[in-house]
Amino acid sequence: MTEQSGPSTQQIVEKVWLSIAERRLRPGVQLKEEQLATIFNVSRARIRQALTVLERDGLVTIIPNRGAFICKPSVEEARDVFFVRRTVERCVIERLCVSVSKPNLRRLRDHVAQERIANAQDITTDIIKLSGGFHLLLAETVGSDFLFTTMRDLISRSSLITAVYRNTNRFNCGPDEHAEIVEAIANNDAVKATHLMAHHLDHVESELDLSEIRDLSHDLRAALS
Amino acid sequence: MTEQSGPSTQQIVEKVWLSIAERRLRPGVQLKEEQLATIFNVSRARIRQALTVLERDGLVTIIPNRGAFICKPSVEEARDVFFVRRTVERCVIERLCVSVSKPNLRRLRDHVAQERIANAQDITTDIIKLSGGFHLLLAETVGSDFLFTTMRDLISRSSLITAVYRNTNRFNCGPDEHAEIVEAIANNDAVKATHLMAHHLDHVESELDLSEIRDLSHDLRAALS
DNA sequence: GATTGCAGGATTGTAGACAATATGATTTGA
DNA sequence: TCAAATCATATTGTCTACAATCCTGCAATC
Repeated sequence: MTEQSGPSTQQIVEKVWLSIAERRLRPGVQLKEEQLATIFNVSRARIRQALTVLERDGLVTIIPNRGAFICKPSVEEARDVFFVRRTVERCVIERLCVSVSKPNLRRLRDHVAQERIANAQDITTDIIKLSGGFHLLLAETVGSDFLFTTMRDLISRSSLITAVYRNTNRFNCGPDEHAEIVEAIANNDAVKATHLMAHHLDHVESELDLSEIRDLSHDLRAALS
Repeated sequence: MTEQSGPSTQQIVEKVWLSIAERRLRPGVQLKEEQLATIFNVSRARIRQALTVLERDGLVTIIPNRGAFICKPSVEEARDVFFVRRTVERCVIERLCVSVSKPNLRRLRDHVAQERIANAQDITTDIIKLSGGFHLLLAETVGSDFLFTTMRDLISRSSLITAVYRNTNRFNCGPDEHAEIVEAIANNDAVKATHLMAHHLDHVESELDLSEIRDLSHDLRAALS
């Protein structure tokens, strides 16, 4: 009788986010509210909350009276996101190199270590989460709420862009380049750190195939399982 | 019988936003859903939508099972917002100086002209809207969606900060400094334009009184009328 | 006298039902 | 045969009622 109240809004968001990043949900697919409500075993109200969050993160577009669709970022939008990332991440690095506490340095190194483990064991889900999580952790370490939320928005959009335009099967936002950046920060070497980050972003962007989007699958239930 | 369906979500958001900017709603005040629903003559559902938007804009904090409260930005948060604004607005200016179209230049000059009118007639509501709107228009003119939304978030937070910490009664984000910036952009003088913007932001921030927050009034209905 | 426990009231969170709107197929006319 | 209008279906938008949670005031007890 006492039905489990189902996943929270945040859990739904993460599930959809991951499904998009893993390419199980393709751009252009409509996320119908009742369908999602059935899949997640929650009411439509909670689904609508999750969809508004996903819209804010730039992963879906909500068209009034039409519904929510997974975004198809254009090539221009993709380049724009990376352009802004260069500016913002540079700002983050510069502030970190001025002063980074020992505990924060430890957190960064621990994170890179986790990335190495996920890569070694080839667990795609963890690789995706941790890869974006590194950049997010950098922003969090700065201590600026605004930079953190901005980076969060950038990362979620980058994940979608990578899912759409990535050419290879490997995720090249690997732990090695991250590790170098952390060590440059540890040495308070702002020049080196910013160069490494710029190179890292160039590298990630260069892996993208900026041709047209392929078509989409419709098996919602399987993609979200 | 056919009750007018009341203001839209966006209209509610703008009304609350303006009430905060005009200091008729003080930080810490709880925005009770039913109360707002009565005032705006809409259902609680729409109020909840508006509150989530206001939370995203950084104007209210929603505590689960507790309610929505107008944010009290700390001095650190205030300085942080202005720090990020320096970076982002500089980025905006640099991109604009590289290439700004004639129609966009015209829009900027028109906007400044409107600011002059509002200032001459001393219409506080318009002054507040247009003052932030100038910076928003700059970002929009760049053509980057992400920069635009980022600037939007920064401006709304700045409005709250200004409302809380502003010392004088005049709004010093006046049209004169804006006009100078536009002309520097028109001349593609990136160095001058970025300097003017930096000075402008210094000016705005210097007008803030970073002492403690005074206490708050509770007259919701009067504040929102 | 201070603290803890316990109702009573108020507020938010959720679900389900109904209304409004858009889509797509079908039919009708030129 | 094609175009335009119409109706049926499906989906979203909104409202109302109910459930869960939290704060407030009071009283009892140590």
